[in-house]
Amino acid sequence: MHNLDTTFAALSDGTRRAILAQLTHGEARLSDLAAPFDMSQTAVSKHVRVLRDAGLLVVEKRGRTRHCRLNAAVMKEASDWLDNYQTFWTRQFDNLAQVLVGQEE
Amino acid sequence: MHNLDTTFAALSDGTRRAILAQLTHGEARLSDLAAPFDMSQTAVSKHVRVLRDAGLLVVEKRGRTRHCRLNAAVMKEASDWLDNYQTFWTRQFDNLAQVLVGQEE
DNA sequence: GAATTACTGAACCATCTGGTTTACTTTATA
DNA sequence: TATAAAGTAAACCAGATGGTTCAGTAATTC
Repeated sequence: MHNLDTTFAALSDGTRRAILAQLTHGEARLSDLAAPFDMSQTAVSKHVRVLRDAGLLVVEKRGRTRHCRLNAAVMKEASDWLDNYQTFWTRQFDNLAQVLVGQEE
Repeated sequence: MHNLDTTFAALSDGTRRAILAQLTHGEARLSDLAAPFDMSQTAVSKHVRVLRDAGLLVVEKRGRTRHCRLNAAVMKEASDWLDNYQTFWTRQFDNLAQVLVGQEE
């Protein structure tokens, strides 16, 4: 799966976003990724699987450890989708500004 | 709720993204929003509620109809979060380019 | 070769999700 | 005033999600 559904769903969990944030500092073993969280390593392993299925990270087996690294390319599709709405949220700020000006009169 | 969890979760459904896309053409009644979909109006109503709870649209009661309009401002937070990774997906393309160049030699 | 480490798989559980149908409220129209 | 239209609420269902524990596998170290 590599569609927007799975990308956004994968990003909708704070633990998973924290994992991705951690990976911006470089690749990490699964046990390293699990350390900061107050949950079992199995749970983190499942989160990593969700991220991997979404294509957001890549897992490489190396000896008995699994090394994860970020694959941010998939995020671009999500970002591109959101970009279509950029004019709308900036326009909304414009409207807000007009409302605020109107209140001053 | 107005956090990234709920924003991304709301965006992780194709029906809901289609509803938001429809609203870029202007406000719409709930029955108009429901028309294109092969599901009950109740189901669409629930989707609209999810989007409203996420702050992605605003519902205004007007007579016996509900008029929905886009509130794209919430998307900006999601977009900002993704922007933090922009360097990583562009860098990844750079790496890919290097790999491709390497293969040519 | 035995013990330890790093992880996965399987079973289980509670809760959430996305859909349904039926019943209801509210507003507009004939 | 009766009827139709627009929408929500409630109950229900199947399947997904996010967590657990326990057992197993594979690689490393003692």
